[in-house]
Amino acid sequence: MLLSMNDGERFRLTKIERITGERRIESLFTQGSSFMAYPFRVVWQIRNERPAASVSVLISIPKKRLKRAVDRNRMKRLTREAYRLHKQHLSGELPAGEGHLDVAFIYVKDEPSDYVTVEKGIRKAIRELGVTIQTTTR
RNA sequence: GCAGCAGGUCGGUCUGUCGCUCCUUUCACGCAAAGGGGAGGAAAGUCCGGGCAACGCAGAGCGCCAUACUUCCUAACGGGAAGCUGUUCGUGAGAGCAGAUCAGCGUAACAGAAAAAAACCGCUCCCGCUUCGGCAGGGGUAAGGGUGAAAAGGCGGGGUAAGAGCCCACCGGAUGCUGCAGCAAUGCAGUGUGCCGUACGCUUUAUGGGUUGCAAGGCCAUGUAUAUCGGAUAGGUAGGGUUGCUCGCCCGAUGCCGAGGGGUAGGCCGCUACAGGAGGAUGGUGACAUCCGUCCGCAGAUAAAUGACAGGCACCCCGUCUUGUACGGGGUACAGAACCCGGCUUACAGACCGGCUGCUUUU
RNA sequence: GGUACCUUGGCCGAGUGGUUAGGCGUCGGUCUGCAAAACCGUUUACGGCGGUUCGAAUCCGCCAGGUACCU
Repeated sequence: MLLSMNDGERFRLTKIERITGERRIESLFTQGSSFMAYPFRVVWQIRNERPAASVSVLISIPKKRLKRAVDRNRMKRLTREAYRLHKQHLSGELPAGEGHLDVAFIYVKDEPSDYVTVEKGIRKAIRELGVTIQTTTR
Protein backbone atom coordinates (compact mmCIF):
# COMPACT_ATOMS: atom_id res chain seq x y z
CA MET A 1 0.00 0.00 0.00
CA LEU A 2 2.93 2.32 0.63
CA LEU A 3 4.03 2.16 -3.02
CA SER A 4 1.17 4.29 -4.31
CA MET A 5 3.13 7.37 -3.26
CA ASN A 6 4.59 8.15 -6.62
CA ASP A 7 1.40 8.33 -8.69
CA GLY A 8 0.45 11.76 -7.39
CA GLU A 9 -2.24 10.51 -4.96
CA ARG A 10 -0.48 10.80 -1.59
CA PHE A 11 -2.06 10.08 1.75
CA ARG A 12 -2.69 13.65 2.71
CA LEU A 13 -5.58 15.33 4.42
CA THR A 14 -5.50 19.10 4.71
CA LYS A 15 -7.89 21.78 5.77
CA ILE A 16 -9.32 22.12 2.27
CA GLU A 17 -10.80 18.61 2.47
CA ARG A 18 -12.77 19.42 5.61
CA ILE A 19 -16.33 20.68 5.76
CA THR A 20 -16.66 24.08 7.44
CA GLY A 21 -19.36 26.67 7.68
CA GLU A 22 -22.74 26.54 9.31
CA ARG A 23 -24.82 26.53 6.08
CA ARG A 24 -22.90 23.69 4.48
CA ILE A 25 -23.17 21.50 7.60
CA GLU A 26 -26.84 22.38 7.98
CA SER A 27 -27.47 21.36 4.38
CA LEU A 28 -25.60 18.08 4.84
CA PHE A 29 -27.57 17.03 7.89
CA THR A 30 -31.00 18.15 6.71
CA GLN A 31 -30.84 16.96 3.06
CA GLY A 32 -28.18 14.23 3.13
CA SER A 33 -28.71 10.44 3.24
CA SER A 34 -27.30 8.22 5.97
CA PHE A 35 -26.47 4.62 6.85
CA MET A 36 -24.73 2.76 9.66
CA ALA A 37 -21.22 1.30 9.54
CA TYR A 38 -20.51 0.45 13.16
CA PRO A 39 -19.05 2.22 15.11
CA PHE A 40 -19.98 5.07 12.76
CA ARG A 41 -23.06 6.63 11.33
CA VAL A 42 -22.31 7.99 7.84
CA VAL A 43 -24.13 11.00 6.40
CA TRP A 44 -23.45 12.00 2.79
CA GLN A 45 -24.65 14.38 0.11
CA ILE A 46 -23.63 15.21 -3.46
CA ARG A 47 -23.46 18.93 -4.14
CA ASN A 48 -23.47 20.69 -7.49
CA GLU A 49 -20.99 23.50 -6.91
CA ARG A 50 -17.37 22.46 -7.07
CA PRO A 51 -14.91 23.62 -4.36
CA ALA A 52 -11.21 22.81 -4.32
CA ALA A 53 -11.52 19.17 -3.24
CA SER A 54 -13.68 16.49 -4.82
CA VAL A 55 -14.51 14.86 -1.46
CA SER A 56 -14.93 16.74 1.83
CA VAL A 57 -15.16 15.12 5.20
CA LEU A 58 -16.45 15.92 8.68
CA ILE A 59 -15.71 13.84 11.75
CA SER A 60 -17.92 14.21 14.81
CA ILE A 61 -17.40 12.64 18.21
CA PRO A 62 -20.41 13.56 20.34
CA LYS A 63 -19.74 14.90 23.82
CA LYS A 64 -22.86 13.10 24.96
CA ARG A 65 -21.20 9.71 24.35
CA LEU A 66 -17.57 10.44 25.35
CA LYS A 67 -17.46 12.74 28.35
CA ARG A 68 -13.71 13.35 28.46
CA ALA A 69 -11.96 15.65 26.02
CA VAL A 70 -8.96 13.29 25.91
CA ASP A 71 -11.11 10.43 24.61
CA ARG A 72 -12.82 12.64 22.05
CA ASN A 73 -9.53 13.96 20.76
CA ARG A 74 -8.08 10.47 20.44
CA MET A 75 -11.09 9.05 18.63
CA LYS A 76 -11.11 11.98 16.24
CA ARG A 77 -7.42 11.50 15.47
CA LEU A 78 -7.82 7.76 14.95
CA THR A 79 -10.80 8.29 12.67
CA ARG A 80 -9.00 10.94 10.67
CA GLU A 81 -5.96 8.69 10.33
CA ALA A 82 -8.04 5.78 9.08
CA TYR A 83 -9.85 7.98 6.57
CA ARG A 84 -6.56 9.47 5.40
CA LEU A 85 -5.13 6.04 4.60
CA HIS A 86 -8.22 4.73 2.80
CA LYS A 87 -9.85 7.68 1.08
CA GLN A 88 -8.33 7.03 -2.35
CA HIS A 89 -10.72 4.09 -2.75
CA LEU A 90 -13.59 6.50 -2.43
CA SER A 91 -12.44 9.10 -4.96
CA GLY A 92 -12.13 6.31 -7.55
CA GLU A 93 -15.85 5.61 -7.26
CA LEU A 94 -16.92 9.16 -7.86
CA PRO A 95 -18.33 10.12 -11.26
CA ALA A 96 -15.81 12.62 -12.60
CA GLY A 97 -16.67 16.15 -13.60
CA GLU A 98 -20.03 16.64 -11.93
CA GLY A 99 -20.37 17.79 -8.31
CA HIS A 100 -18.53 16.68 -5.27
CA LEU A 101 -19.21 14.63 -2.18
CA ASP A 102 -19.68 15.74 1.43
CA VAL A 103 -19.35 12.96 4.02
CA ALA A 104 -19.73 13.04 7.81
CA PHE A 105 -18.61 10.26 10.12
CA ILE A 106 -20.37 10.31 13.47
CA TYR A 107 -19.10 8.10 16.25
CA VAL A 108 -21.96 6.24 17.91
CA LYS A 109 -20.21 3.99 20.42
CA ASP A 110 -20.37 4.88 24.11
CA GLU A 111 -16.69 4.16 24.82
CA PRO A 112 -13.40 4.68 23.00
CA SER A 113 -12.18 2.00 20.54
CA ASP A 114 -8.72 0.97 19.31
CA TYR A 115 -7.34 1.72 15.84
CA VAL A 116 -8.22 -1.72 14.39
CA THR A 117 -11.92 -1.26 15.12
CA VAL A 118 -11.94 2.25 13.72
CA GLU A 119 -10.13 1.16 10.54
CA LYS A 120 -12.59 -1.70 9.97
CA GLY A 121 -15.51 0.69 10.40
CA ILE A 122 -14.06 3.23 7.99
CA ARG A 123 -13.23 0.62 5.32
CA LYS A 124 -16.73 -0.75 5.55
CA ALA A 125 -18.19 2.75 5.36
CA ILE A 126 -16.14 3.69 2.30
CA ARG A 127 -16.99 0.43 0.52
CA GLU A 128 -20.70 0.85 1.18
CA LEU A 129 -20.64 4.51 0.24
CA GLY A 130 -19.01 3.67 -3.08
CA VAL A 131 -21.66 1.06 -3.91
CA THR A 132 -24.48 3.40 -2.94
CA ILE A 133 -23.17 6.21 -5.12
CA GLN A 134 -22.71 3.90 -8.10
CA THR A 135 -26.34 2.73 -7.89
CA THR A 136 -27.91 6.16 -7.26
CA THR A 137 -26.06 8.03 -10.00
CA ARG A 138 -27.09 5.59 -12.74
C1' G B 1 13.64 -2.71 60.18
C1' C B 2 8.24 -1.81 60.25
C1' A B 3 4.24 1.66 60.58
C1' G B 4 3.19 6.71 60.08
C1' C B 5 3.17 12.58 59.93
C1' A B 6 3.96 17.08 57.43
C1' G B 7 6.63 19.30 53.15
C1' G B 8 9.13 19.54 48.38
C1' U B 9 10.51 17.62 43.29
C1' C B 10 9.55 14.67 38.91
C1' G B 11 5.92 12.24 36.19
C1' G B 12 9.11 7.96 30.53
C1' U B 13 12.73 7.81 26.44
C1' C B 14 15.03 6.47 21.40
C1' U B 15 14.74 4.98 16.04
C1' G B 16 12.14 4.33 11.30
C1' U B 17 7.81 5.16 7.94
C1' C B 18 3.27 7.97 6.96
C1' G B 19 0.76 12.54 8.38
C1' C B 20 -1.39 17.70 10.89
C1' U B 21 -0.69 22.98 12.08
C1' C B 22 2.04 27.76 12.60
C1' C B 23 6.40 30.86 11.38
C1' U B 24 10.72 32.09 8.22
C1' U B 25 13.36 31.64 3.59
C1' U B 26 13.56 30.15 -1.63
C1' C B 27 11.18 29.31 -6.18
C1' A B 28 8.87 27.13 -11.41
C1' C B 29 3.57 30.47 -6.70
C1' G B 30 0.93 25.06 -5.47
C1' C B 31 -2.35 20.50 -1.99
C1' A B 32 5.83 22.92 -3.44
C1' A B 33 10.75 22.40 -1.01
C1' A B 34 14.16 23.40 3.05
C1' G B 35 14.80 24.95 8.17
C1' G B 36 12.54 25.86 12.93
C1' G B 37 8.38 25.76 16.83
C1' G B 38 4.10 22.74 18.56
C1' A B 39 -0.13 20.64 25.67
C1' G B 40 -0.15 20.29 31.62
C1' G B 41 1.02 19.88 36.78
C1' A B 42 -3.14 19.92 37.07
C1' A B 43 -4.18 22.63 30.45
C1' A B 44 -9.80 20.30 34.55
C1' G B 45 -13.72 22.45 38.09
C1' U B 46 -14.86 27.84 37.10
C1' C B 47 -14.46 28.66 43.50
C1' C B 48 -11.63 33.53 44.46
C1' G B 49 -8.27 37.67 42.83
C1' G B 50 -6.07 40.76 38.98
C1' G B 51 -4.68 42.46 33.89
C1' C B 52 -7.28 43.73 29.40
C1' A B 53 -11.91 45.49 26.85
C1' A B 54 -16.76 47.73 26.19
C1' C B 55 -20.63 50.26 28.48
C1' G B 56 -22.07 53.23 32.65
C1' C B 57 -21.10 57.06 36.40
C1' A B 58 -24.76 64.96 39.52
C1' G B 59 -25.89 63.74 44.60
C1' A B 60 -28.08 61.61 49.30
C1' G B 61 -30.19 57.64 52.20
C1' C B 62 -31.43 52.51 52.72
C1' G B 63 -30.46 47.71 51.12
C1' C B 64 -27.33 43.45 48.95
C1' C B 65 -22.71 40.34 48.69
C1' A B 66 -17.92 38.94 50.64
C1' U B 67 -14.21 38.94 54.43
C1' A B 68 -13.06 39.08 59.95
C1' C B 69 -6.84 36.53 65.98
C1' U B 70 -1.75 39.22 64.97
C1' U B 71 2.29 40.75 61.94
C1' C B 72 4.11 40.23 57.21
C1' C B 73 4.14 38.81 51.60
C1' U B 74 1.76 40.32 47.09
C1' A B 75 -0.44 43.85 41.26
C1' A B 76 -4.51 41.76 44.06
C1' C B 77 -7.01 37.91 46.74
C1' G B 78 -11.69 34.71 50.29
C1' G B 79 -4.48 32.93 48.68
C1' G B 80 0.35 32.28 51.13
C1' A B 81 4.36 32.69 55.29
C1' A B 82 5.64 33.05 60.37
C1' G B 83 3.42 33.25 65.00
C1' C B 84 -0.78 33.76 69.38
C1' U B 85 -5.20 31.75 72.23
C1' G B 86 -9.05 28.13 72.83
C1' U B 87 -11.17 23.54 71.46
C1' U B 88 -11.79 18.48 69.12
C1' C B 89 -9.21 14.05 67.23
C1' G B 90 -4.57 11.17 67.52
C1' U B 91 0.18 7.30 72.10
C1' G B 92 2.99 10.86 69.07
C1' A B 93 5.04 13.66 64.86
C1' G B 94 0.70 16.50 63.66
C1' A B 95 -4.35 17.64 61.69
C1' G B 96 -9.37 19.96 61.70
C1' C B 97 -12.40 23.95 63.55
C1' A B 98 -13.17 28.73 65.97
C1' G B 99 -11.53 33.67 67.49
C1' A B 100 -14.48 41.98 65.64
C1' U B 101 -18.69 43.30 69.14
C1' C B 102 -19.98 48.16 74.31
C1' A B 103 -25.20 47.40 74.24
C1' G B 104 -29.73 44.80 72.53
C1' C B 105 -33.02 40.76 70.59
C1' G B 106 -34.63 35.80 69.04
C1' U B 107 -34.55 30.25 68.92
C1' A B 108 -33.31 25.62 71.63
C1' A B 109 -37.92 19.76 69.23
C1' C B 110 -38.70 15.41 72.82
C1' A B 111 -37.84 14.94 77.98
C1' G B 112 -37.90 17.98 82.27
C1' A B 113 -40.64 21.99 87.71
C1' A B 114 -37.89 25.20 84.75
C1' A B 115 -33.94 26.33 78.61
C1' A B 116 -32.77 31.80 81.95
C1' A B 117 -37.83 35.45 83.19
C1' A B 118 -41.16 34.07 86.43
C1' A B 119 -44.17 30.29 88.27
C1' C B 120 -44.72 24.93 90.47
C1' C B 121 -43.21 20.91 94.12
C1' G B 122 -40.23 21.29 98.28
C1' C B 123 -37.83 24.10 102.58
C1' U B 124 -38.95 27.89 106.04
C1' C B 125 -41.05 32.34 109.06
C1' C B 126 -45.48 35.07 110.84
C1' C B 127 -50.64 35.00 111.98
C1' G B 128 -55.33 32.32 112.46
C1' C B 129 -58.01 27.65 113.01
C1' U B 130 -57.38 22.64 114.69
C1' U B 131 -60.42 16.51 115.53
C1' C B 132 -52.84 17.90 116.99
C1' G B 133 -52.62 14.36 111.53
C1' G B 134 -52.60 19.06 109.41
C1' C B 135 -55.44 23.19 106.77
C1' A B 136 -56.27 28.39 104.98
C1' G B 137 -53.94 33.34 104.30
C1' G B 138 -49.52 36.54 103.97
C1' G B 139 -44.23 36.61 103.21
C1' G B 140 -38.74 34.68 102.41
C1' U B 141 -36.01 31.38 99.33
C1' A B 142 -33.21 29.22 94.92
C1' A B 143 -29.59 24.50 98.64
C1' G B 144 -32.92 19.89 96.75
C1' G B 145 -36.71 18.39 92.65
C1' G B 146 -31.86 13.42 87.63
C1' U B 147 -34.61 15.11 82.59
C1' G B 148 -31.51 16.56 78.86
C1' A B 149 -26.75 17.96 74.01
C1' A B 150 -26.78 21.85 77.67
C1' A B 151 -29.32 23.18 84.48
C1' A B 152 -27.29 29.27 87.12
C1' G B 153 -18.61 28.20 88.41
C1' G B 154 -16.39 23.84 92.09
C1' C B 155 -15.46 22.47 97.16
C1' G B 156 -15.23 23.65 102.39
C1' G B 157 -16.51 27.01 106.27
C1' G B 158 -19.24 31.13 108.29
C1' G B 159 -24.02 32.95 108.25
C1' U B 160 -29.49 32.35 108.48
C1' A B 161 -36.07 31.02 110.35
C1' A B 162 -34.61 28.43 105.90
C1' G B 163 -31.22 29.72 102.16
C1' A B 164 -28.19 31.96 98.38
C1' G B 165 -20.82 34.80 96.23
C1' C B 166 -24.84 36.98 101.11
C1' C B 167 -19.58 36.86 103.42
C1' C B 168 -14.60 34.30 103.72
C1' A B 169 -10.32 30.76 102.31
C1' C B 170 -8.55 27.76 98.23
C1' C B 171 -9.19 26.38 93.04
C1' G B 172 -11.16 27.39 87.71
C1' G B 173 -12.60 31.30 84.33
C1' A B 174 -13.85 36.66 82.81
C1' U B 175 -12.36 41.61 82.94
C1' G B 176 -9.84 46.56 84.48
C1' C B 177 -5.03 48.72 85.97
C1' U B 178 0.46 48.49 86.63
C1' G B 179 5.29 46.39 85.43
C1' C B 180 8.36 43.23 82.26
C1' A B 181 9.04 40.52 77.25
C1' G B 182 7.23 41.06 72.20
C1' C B 183 6.17 45.39 66.08
C1' A B 184 1.54 42.86 67.53
C1' A B 185 -2.04 38.90 68.74
C1' U B 186 -0.44 37.43 73.46
C1' G B 187 2.47 35.56 77.65
C1' C B 188 4.46 36.08 82.73
C1' A B 189 4.21 38.64 87.54
C1' G B 190 1.53 41.86 90.86
C1' U B 191 -3.10 43.98 92.03
C1' G B 192 -8.49 45.43 91.86
C1' U B 193 -13.70 43.89 90.73
C1' G B 194 -18.07 38.30 93.15
C1' C B 195 -18.22 39.96 87.21
C1' C B 196 -19.50 33.88 86.31
C1' G B 197 -23.88 28.44 81.71
C1' U B 198 -23.87 26.75 76.29
C1' A B 199 -24.77 26.80 70.93
C1' C B 200 -26.64 29.06 66.63
C1' G B 201 -28.84 33.19 64.37
C1' C B 202 -30.41 38.33 64.07
C1' U B 203 -28.03 42.75 65.00
C1' U B 204 -23.75 45.91 65.16
C1' U B 205 -18.54 47.56 63.71
C1' A B 206 -14.52 47.81 60.15
C1' U B 207 -12.72 46.97 55.16
C1' G B 208 -13.72 45.93 50.04
C1' G B 209 -17.23 45.49 45.84
C1' G B 210 -20.19 49.92 39.16
C1' U B 211 -21.98 46.12 35.37
C1' U B 212 -20.70 42.68 31.77
C1' G B 213 -17.13 39.26 29.97
C1' C B 214 -12.42 37.96 24.21
C1' A B 215 -19.17 34.72 21.86
C1' A B 216 -15.69 41.48 25.45
C1' G B 217 -14.72 44.76 21.55
C1' G B 218 -12.97 46.83 16.62
C1' C B 219 -12.56 46.59 11.14
C1' C B 220 -13.73 44.69 5.94
C1' A B 221 -16.86 43.24 1.89
C1' U B 222 -22.08 41.65 1.08
C1' G B 223 -26.62 43.69 2.50
C1' U B 224 -30.54 46.47 4.28
C1' A B 225 -34.02 47.02 10.04
C1' U B 226 -39.54 49.99 14.42
C1' A B 227 -31.26 52.80 16.30
C1' U B 228 -30.88 57.98 15.61
C1' C B 229 -31.76 63.02 13.51
C1' G B 230 -34.98 66.91 11.09
C1' G B 231 -40.14 68.63 9.73
C1' A B 232 -45.42 68.93 10.84
C1' U B 233 -48.63 67.05 14.95
C1' A B 234 -49.06 68.71 21.47
C1' G B 235 -49.61 67.34 27.05
C1' G B 236 -43.51 68.39 29.89
C1' U B 237 -49.10 64.02 30.34
C1' A B 238 -48.73 58.18 29.60
C1' G B 239 -44.26 56.21 30.16
C1' G B 240 -38.85 55.43 30.16
C1' G B 241 -33.58 55.98 31.98
C1' U B 242 -30.68 56.63 36.39
C1' U B 243 -26.54 49.18 39.48
C1' G B 244 -31.82 46.44 43.85
C1' C B 245 -35.31 50.34 46.35
C1' U B 246 -36.66 55.56 47.77
C1' C B 247 -35.85 60.74 47.22
C1' G B 248 -33.75 63.65 43.69
C1' C B 249 -32.09 64.33 38.62
C1' C B 250 -32.55 63.50 33.27
C1' C B 251 -35.30 62.10 28.80
C1' G B 252 -39.99 62.08 26.72
C1' A B 253 -45.12 59.18 22.58
C1' U B 254 -48.40 56.22 18.11
C1' G B 255 -48.87 57.34 12.88
C1' C B 256 -46.85 60.49 8.14
C1' C B 257 -42.63 62.62 5.00
C1' G B 258 -37.30 62.96 4.35
C1' A B 259 -32.31 61.76 5.83
C1' G B 260 -29.74 57.60 7.98
C1' G B 261 -27.37 52.63 8.15
C1' G B 262 -28.14 47.79 12.68
C1' G B 263 -27.82 42.41 13.04
C1' U B 264 -27.01 37.17 11.14
C1' A B 265 -23.83 33.91 8.04
C1' G B 266 -18.20 34.81 5.99
C1' G B 267 -13.14 36.94 6.57
C1' C B 268 -9.37 39.88 9.38
C1' C B 269 -7.64 42.16 14.01
C1' G B 270 -7.87 41.35 19.38
C1' C B 271 -3.89 36.72 19.73
C1' U B 272 0.06 35.78 22.37
C1' A B 273 6.73 38.89 25.00
C1' C B 274 5.93 39.42 29.77
C1' A B 275 3.56 40.67 37.62
C1' G B 276 8.19 35.55 31.52
C1' G B 277 11.35 31.18 32.54
C1' A B 278 16.42 29.02 33.92
C1' G B 279 20.94 29.96 36.73
C1' G B 280 23.75 32.67 40.31
C1' A B 281 24.51 36.35 44.30
C1' U B 282 22.60 39.17 48.49
C1' G B 283 18.79 40.12 52.45
C1' G B 284 14.95 37.59 55.36
C1' U B 285 13.14 32.05 60.27
C1' G B 286 9.80 32.13 55.92
C1' A B 287 6.18 33.55 52.05
C1' C B 288 9.13 36.70 49.15
C1' A B 289 12.13 40.86 47.53
C1' U B 290 16.46 43.18 45.07
C1' C B 291 20.45 42.72 41.64
C1' C B 292 23.14 40.50 37.26
C1' G B 293 28.86 42.77 31.31
C1' U B 294 24.73 35.46 32.33
C1' C B 295 21.52 32.16 29.24
C1' C B 296 16.59 30.99 26.70
C1' G B 297 12.55 32.85 23.18
C1' C B 298 8.86 28.66 25.00
C1' A B 299 1.62 26.42 21.40
C1' G B 300 -1.65 29.80 18.98
C1' A B 301 -5.72 25.98 16.42
C1' U B 302 -10.88 28.25 14.74
C1' A B 303 -16.38 22.29 12.87
C1' A B 304 -10.87 23.70 15.97
C1' A B 305 -3.35 21.25 14.79
C1' U B 306 0.05 18.94 18.51
C1' G B 307 -1.23 12.37 15.64
C1' A B 308 -0.89 6.97 13.70
C1' C B 309 1.76 2.37 12.93
C1' A B 310 6.09 -0.76 13.86
C1' G B 311 10.40 -1.91 16.73
C1' G B 312 13.90 -1.20 20.83
C1' C B 313 15.40 0.75 25.86
C1' A B 314 14.01 1.96 31.07
C1' C B 315 10.79 0.71 35.35
C1' C B 316 7.03 -2.55 37.74
C1' C B 317 4.15 -7.28 38.13
C1' C B 318 3.28 -12.57 36.93
C1' G B 319 4.96 -17.40 35.11
C1' U B 320 8.96 -20.93 33.61
C1' C B 321 13.32 -23.18 34.54
C1' U B 322 19.16 -24.27 33.11
C1' U B 323 18.42 -19.02 39.35
C1' G B 324 20.55 -15.43 35.29
C1' U B 325 23.21 -9.12 32.51
C1' A B 326 17.80 -15.58 30.94
C1' C B 327 13.12 -16.53 28.26
C1' G B 328 7.78 -15.65 27.67
C1' G B 329 3.39 -12.71 28.83
C1' G B 330 1.18 -8.28 30.77
C1' G B 331 1.26 -3.21 32.52
C1' U B 332 3.38 2.23 32.62
C1' A B 333 -1.41 7.08 35.87
C1' C B 334 -4.71 11.42 35.83
C1' A B 335 -5.64 13.83 31.79
C1' G B 336 -5.83 17.76 26.08
C1' A B 337 -4.56 24.74 25.62
C1' A B 338 -9.02 28.24 23.13
C1' C B 339 -7.53 36.15 25.80
C1' C B 340 -3.59 36.04 29.57
C1' C B 341 -1.66 35.70 34.60
C1' G B 342 -1.64 34.63 40.51
C1' G B 343 -4.00 31.24 43.82
C1' C B 344 -7.56 27.49 45.70
C1' U B 345 -9.96 22.81 44.94
C1' U B 346 -10.45 18.12 42.65
C1' A B 347 -8.06 13.61 39.70
C1' C B 348 -3.35 10.88 39.47
C1' A B 349 0.47 4.46 37.91
C1' G B 350 4.93 5.15 39.83
C1' A B 351 9.71 7.33 41.35
C1' C B 352 12.98 10.56 44.20
C1' C B 353 14.73 14.17 48.28
C1' G B 354 15.72 15.78 53.07
C1' G B 355 13.01 16.43 58.11
C1' C B 356 10.12 14.51 62.18
C1' U B 357 7.09 10.71 65.32
C1' G B 358 5.79 5.79 67.47
C1' C B 359 7.14 0.66 68.04
C1' U B 360 10.93 -2.94 67.67
C1' U B 361 16.05 -5.08 67.10
C1' U B 362 21.41 -4.67 67.70
C1' U B 363 25.52 -2.04 69.83
C1' G C 1 -15.13 29.26 25.85
C1' G C 2 -18.35 31.93 29.32
C1' U C 3 -22.91 32.65 32.47
C1' A C 4 -27.22 31.15 35.37
C1' C C 5 -29.84 27.26 37.69
C1' C C 6 -31.78 22.27 39.17
C1' U C 7 -31.54 17.12 41.67
C1' U C 8 -37.20 14.54 47.44
C1' G C 9 -40.58 6.93 45.93
C1' G C 10 -42.20 4.21 39.34
C1' C C 11 -44.32 9.62 37.94
C1' C C 12 -45.92 14.74 39.52
C1' G C 13 -45.00 17.63 43.59
C1' A C 14 -45.11 20.36 49.12
C1' G C 15 -41.69 20.86 52.85
C1' U C 16 -36.77 27.68 55.59
C1' G C 17 -33.03 23.15 61.57
C1' G C 18 -36.80 18.85 65.33
C1' U C 19 -40.52 11.47 63.18
C1' U C 20 -40.31 13.70 54.85
C1' A C 21 -47.20 16.20 53.25
C1' G C 22 -50.47 15.10 49.25
C1' G C 23 -52.02 13.21 44.40
C1' C C 24 -51.46 9.49 40.35
C1' G C 25 -49.68 4.53 40.13
C1' U C 26 -48.32 -0.78 42.29
C1' C C 27 -50.06 -4.66 45.49
C1' G C 28 -53.88 -6.75 48.90
C1' G C 29 -58.90 -6.57 50.73
C1' U C 30 -64.44 -5.06 50.79
C1' C C 31 -68.29 -4.82 47.06
C1' U C 32 -69.70 -7.96 42.19
C1' G C 33 -71.64 -13.75 38.79
C1' C C 34 -66.91 -11.24 36.66
C1' A C 35 -64.97 -6.43 36.03
C1' A C 36 -65.02 -0.87 36.26
C1' A C 37 -66.13 2.93 39.76
C1' A C 38 -66.19 3.66 45.04
C1' C C 39 -64.22 2.58 50.01
C1' C C 40 -60.27 0.54 53.38
C1' G C 41 -55.25 -0.80 53.95
C1' U C 42 -50.10 -1.40 52.02
C1' U C 43 -45.22 -0.64 49.43
C1' U C 44 -41.28 2.41 47.70
C1' A C 45 -37.72 8.66 48.62
C1' C C 46 -34.21 13.50 50.36
C1' G C 47 -27.91 12.45 43.92
C1' G C 48 -22.86 11.12 46.62
C1' C C 49 -18.92 12.36 50.32
C1' G C 50 -17.30 15.55 54.23
C1' G C 51 -18.13 19.80 57.76
C1' U C 52 -21.17 23.07 61.35
C1' U C 53 -24.90 21.60 65.08
C1' C C 54 -27.43 17.98 70.65
C1' G C 55 -29.96 17.16 65.87
C1' A C 56 -29.27 18.55 58.47
C1' A C 57 -33.79 17.18 52.92
C1' U C 58 -32.96 22.24 54.89
C1' C C 59 -26.90 25.83 56.46
C1' C C 60 -21.52 25.51 54.33
C1' G C 61 -17.70 23.06 51.12
C1' C C 62 -16.15 19.36 47.32
C1' C C 63 -17.73 15.81 43.63
C1' A C 64 -21.38 13.55 40.13
C1' G C 65 -25.47 13.99 36.83
C1' G C 66 -28.90 17.20 34.25
C1' U C 67 -31.20 21.87 32.17
C1' A C 68 -31.28 26.74 30.08
C1' C C 69 -28.94 31.18 28.00
C1' C C 70 -24.85 33.98 25.10
C1' U C 71 -27.22 31.02 19.76
